Amino acid sequence: MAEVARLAGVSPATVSRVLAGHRRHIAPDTRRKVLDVASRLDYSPNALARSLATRKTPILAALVHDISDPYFGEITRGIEAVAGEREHLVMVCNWLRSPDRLLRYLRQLRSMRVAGIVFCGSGITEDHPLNTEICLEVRRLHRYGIRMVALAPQSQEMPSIMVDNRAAAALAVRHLLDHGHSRIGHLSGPPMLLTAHHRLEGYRQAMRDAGIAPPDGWIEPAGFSMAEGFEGGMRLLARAPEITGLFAANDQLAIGAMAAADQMGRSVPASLSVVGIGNVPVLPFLRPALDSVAVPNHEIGQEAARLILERRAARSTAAAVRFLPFELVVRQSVIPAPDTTLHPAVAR
Amino acid sequence: MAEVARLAGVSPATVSRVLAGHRRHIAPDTRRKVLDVASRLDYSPNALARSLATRKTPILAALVHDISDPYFGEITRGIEAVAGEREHLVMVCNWLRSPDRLLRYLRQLRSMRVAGIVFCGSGITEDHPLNTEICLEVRRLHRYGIRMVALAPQSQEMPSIMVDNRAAAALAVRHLLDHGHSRIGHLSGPPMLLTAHHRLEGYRQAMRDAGIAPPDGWIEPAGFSMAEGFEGGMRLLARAPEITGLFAANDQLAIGAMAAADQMGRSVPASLSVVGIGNVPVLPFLRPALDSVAVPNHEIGQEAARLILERRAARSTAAAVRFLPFELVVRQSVIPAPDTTLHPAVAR
DNA sequence: GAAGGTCCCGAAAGCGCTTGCATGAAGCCC
DNA sequence: GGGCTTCATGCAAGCGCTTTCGGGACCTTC
Repeated sequence: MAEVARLAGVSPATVSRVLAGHRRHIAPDTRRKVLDVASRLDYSPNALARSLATRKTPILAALVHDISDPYFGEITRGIEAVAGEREHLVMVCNWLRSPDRLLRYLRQLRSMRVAGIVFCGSGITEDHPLNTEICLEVRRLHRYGIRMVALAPQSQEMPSIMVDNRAAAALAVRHLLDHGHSRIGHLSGPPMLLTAHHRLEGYRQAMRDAGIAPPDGWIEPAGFSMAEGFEGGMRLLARAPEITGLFAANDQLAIGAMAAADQMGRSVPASLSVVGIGNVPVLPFLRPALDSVAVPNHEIGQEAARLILERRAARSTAAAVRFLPFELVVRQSVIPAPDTTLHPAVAR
Repeated sequence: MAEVARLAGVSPATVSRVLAGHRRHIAPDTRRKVLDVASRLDYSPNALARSLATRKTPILAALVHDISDPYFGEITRGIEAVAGEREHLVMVCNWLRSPDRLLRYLRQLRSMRVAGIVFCGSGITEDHPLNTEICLEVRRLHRYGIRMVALAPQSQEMPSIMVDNRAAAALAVRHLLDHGHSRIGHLSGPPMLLTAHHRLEGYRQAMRDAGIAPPDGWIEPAGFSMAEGFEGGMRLLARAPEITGLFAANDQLAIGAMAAADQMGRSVPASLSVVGIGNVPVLPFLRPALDSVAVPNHEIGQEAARLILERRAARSTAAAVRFLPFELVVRQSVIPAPDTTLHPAVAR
C-alpha cells in the first residue's frame, strides 16, 4: 500500500480511503489515480491487516455434520449465496457429531474473529458431558461479538431458523391417511437428534388425530442414512408386515426402505406406500418417484446468513424461532390403500 | 495478550512464545503460569494478528462448482480431513461455473493470503474470454506464495491430482463389452468440460479396441445432472433403440437415463445394461443397483490438501499429474447382452 | 475583508501479534 | 575467579491496514 501511495503521489491514508470505497472526501481524480496505480501493480489489499484494524472478519462459518451430505450442502450454498452478496466468504466445518471436534472448531473460529456461525445440525443431547463446555464457549463467542444462528431446536441462547418438524411429519403422515392408509409404519431418525424426535412426535400426533394408536411395533428406530433405512426397513417389514404405508424420517431412510421393500417382495407403491422428508434431488428419478415433504434448505441457509449479516438484527439475540414453510411434493410412491374405498380428500 | 502478560508477570513476548508452543527457551513454570492465566481469562489469541505477523493464514480454499453436489462434498471433506490435522480451516467457494465469480473469489482469496487453493472442478474451456484473465490471476497467486492444486486436467502451471478419466471410462465400457454388448451408447457430459471430454475419448478408445466403430447416433451430449440424463436418455433411446448397453459419463446421468429407460418401456437391465462413473452413495439402493466406476473422491481431496500443506512439496510447483486408482463396482445393472453367447470374460 | 464552512488530504496512533537482537543470570572449565 | 557457553526473558521494531484529528485550500456570506 505504501508503494501504491508513493507512486500515486498521495498518502497511504488516501489509498486506504479510496480502496475501502469511501465515497465522500475523495477528489475524483485522486481516486482515479490511485485505482490506476493499484491495478497496474496488481495490488491486493491485505484482508488480514484490514480485519485486524477494523475488528471484523468477512467470514461466515457453517458448522455442519458432514458436508458430503447434500442436505448440508444445500444449506451451505444458501449461506454462501447471501454471504457472497456482502463480500463475505464461508468456511465449512464438519464436526461429524463429535463434541470435541465441535469445541475445537468453535475455539478456532473465535480466534479468527469470524463474523458469525451457523449451527447447521441438530444440537447434541443435553446431557452430554461436553455440552456445558460448549455452552460456555457459545457464551464466550457472544462476548466476542460473534453472531450465531441455529438451524435446529437448540437450547442455546441464539435465534433459530427451521421448519416445524412436527408439522412437516404430520403432513407426510396425513398424506398417507388421506389415501386411506391406517396401518402406517415409521422409520425414525437418530434418537439423540431433536429433529428426529420432533418428526416422531409429528407422526404420533397425526395418527392420534386420525384416531389410530400405532403399536410400538410400527415404529422402527433407524438413523438418517440410506443403509440404516435399508436395515430398518427390513426389520420393520419383517416384524409388521401388515403395514401398507411407511413414513420415513428423511429421504435417505425412505430410499433405503424402498430397497428393503423390494428385497422383501413388497412392491412400492402397489403393496407399500412410502413418503419421506427432505425432497432430495434424486427422488423424481427413482422408480417409483418418491413422495416427500420439501424443506427449503437453500432458503434456510439464506435466512441464517441474513440474520447474521443484517445490522439491525443485533438486538434480537434472544432465542427467537422462525419457521419457514414446507410443502408436500406428490409423485408416485403413494397410492390408495388396497382395502379401502377412496377417501374424498385424495381428489385434490 | 498484554493483559495475560501483566497478570502472569511476564512480557508479551513470552506469552506469545508460550502460546505458539515454542518448546525451547521457556522455563517450565513460566509456561505453566502463562497457560494458567490465559485459560482463566478465556484468552483467545487473535488469529488475524498472528497471520499478519507470520505472513501465513491457516486456511485452505476449495473452489467447487456447487457444494450441494455430493461429489464436491466428498472432496471437500477429504481436504478438510487433512487440513484439520494441521490446524487449518477450509473455506468453500461455489463458483457455479461462472468465470467472473471464479475471478472474484480468487481475488478475495489472494487478499486473504490463504495458504492454498484447490481447484475442484474441470477447468473452463481454453477459449473463454475470461480465461486469460484467470491465468493471470493464477500467476499472481503464485507470486504471493499461494499454493494451488487442480483436481482435473488444467493447462495452468500447477500440479494436479485425479483419476485417469480415459481409462476409467474405458473400464466402464469394457465392463459392457465383456458382457457381450456391442451396441453401446454413451451419454456424454458438458462438452466444455475436459473431464467429460476425456470420458468420451475413453469410450471411443474402448470401442475401437473392441473393433467397433460407434455411429454418431450412439453418442448423445447431455450434461452432468440427473435431469439432463433423463432427457438425454429419452433422446438417445428414441434415436438409437438398437443399443443394449449404455455408458453414462457420470452417475447422475446414469440415474436419469435409467428413469428414461423406464419411461420408454426399456427395463434395466433386462433390455438395457447401464454403467456410470462416480459410485455415488445412492447407487446400491436403486433398483436395479447401478454398476459404476468408483472414484476415490475423499482420497483425492486428502492428497490435494497434503500437496498444499506439505513443506517439501514446494519445489514441485511444476504441473505434475498424479493419478489415483479407481475401480469397477459391479452390482445389478449390467447383464449379458440378450442376443449373444456368453463371452468368457464375464466369468471372472 | 474577516469569519465561518466545506472539502481533501496527511500525520500518526493504533489493531494484536511475532521475532531478531540484546541482556543478564547461571553454569562450566581450567 | 575470569572467560566462555547456554538459557530464559525482555525490548522494540515490525506486519499492513484504518481512522481520528487537524491543517490547509478554497468558497461563501455579511
